[in-house]
Amino acid sequence: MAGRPKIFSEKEVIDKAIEVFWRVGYEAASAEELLKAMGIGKGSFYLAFKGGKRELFERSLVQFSAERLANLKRAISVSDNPIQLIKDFFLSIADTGLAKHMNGCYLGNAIAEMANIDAALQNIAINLLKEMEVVFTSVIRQAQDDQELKSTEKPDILARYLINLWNGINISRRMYTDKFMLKEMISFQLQVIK
Amino acid sequence: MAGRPKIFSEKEVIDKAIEVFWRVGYEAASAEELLKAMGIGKGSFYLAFKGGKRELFERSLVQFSAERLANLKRAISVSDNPIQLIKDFFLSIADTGLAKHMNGCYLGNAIAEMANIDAALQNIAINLLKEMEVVFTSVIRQAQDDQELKSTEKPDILARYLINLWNGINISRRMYTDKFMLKEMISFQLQVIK
DNA sequence: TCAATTTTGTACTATTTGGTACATTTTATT
DNA sequence: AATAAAATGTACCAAATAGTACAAAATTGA
Repeated sequence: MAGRPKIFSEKEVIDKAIEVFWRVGYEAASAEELLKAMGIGKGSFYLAFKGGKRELFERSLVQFSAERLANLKRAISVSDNPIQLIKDFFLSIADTGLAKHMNGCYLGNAIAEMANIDAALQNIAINLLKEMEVVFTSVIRQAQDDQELKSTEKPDILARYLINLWNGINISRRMYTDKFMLKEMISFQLQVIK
Repeated sequence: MAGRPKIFSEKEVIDKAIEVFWRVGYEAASAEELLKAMGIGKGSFYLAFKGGKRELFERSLVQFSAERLANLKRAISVSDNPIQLIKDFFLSIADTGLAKHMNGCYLGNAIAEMANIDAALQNIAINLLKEMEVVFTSVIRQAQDDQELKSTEKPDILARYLINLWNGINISRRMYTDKFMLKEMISFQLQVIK
């Protein structure tokens, strides 16, 4: 043990890499751009990420979704109206800026880009997004149990509806950047969850 | 005039190129793979497509959507129930094979991949997909005029709902490849168009 | 038939790619 | 202070990249 200490935190440099991958995608992200954004040299990088760019991307998918999912679960756990929280979560997409619109969903982008390129990586992204579906399912089931939801539709159907809405919005928001139009579209879709 | 004749049809080689771009995306499609699929050499290619890979992709977007859109319009024009035709159009997605699921939407993929990479190319894809929205809008408006639609929601809202459904499904179908589940999801979403 | 025109195939090139090798630096332990 | 361990920075590399140059081939029209 002992030895020269790392000058960087792996978590932090992965966050920097996420910014690049999210913006341009996996293939278009060059090692040069990634290293520059991460602020470390090749020696350090290939020591910490033996699998190179692919390992970096894989770990970025996991770290990204773990963080977001934890935030969502925390917000739900302290909310007195989790259904409304989820609705607001969707509606708030309309209020973000153009850059965010263009980035879309980190996992959805990976699911699209990795299809027919790297099935293992695609599967990781798929399973991470399905974790969001699980959260939706349980919130919906709970709300139905508490008779706070009119819809008697099965929770898993409604949850997949929300996932499909999520996937759609993250493409559509790149077509329709008008805030008002986006909000109108999202709230129209959310009428199903009533 | 005169001169040695082309041994290929530009339309046909673009169709071959579409197969490659659709499967792996723009960045991941190498010139080598494209030329092999198109069945022509570099000399012929760079003479016919002076803009190289980028021009090929741009023309492929236009050719692809022109063809699909013409098919859709023709089917609508000869249908005695255009709304049902559109519903079936969506539902039939569930019946396609795994490879088709993985490919997603040619335009949607371009909208996602070209964001922050090539705004001009992305815009072309966006405007082509909006042509589909225009078709949906007019079919819905006509159906409302004919009182064949219960919903009194504005046609453009409903059309954008369908575009968002389309965008969503083309990501979701890569997550949920089960035919039954997909059909269930799509028909649930189509209840809005009633 | 021959000249003009256009396409084709191949050889080549300059650049960029992700990745490796390794000497140097920096630390903890003894 | 010496040594072992680990991280770093740089120089390097082989492969793949998109694209170009150009001579040869195939056609039409004079």
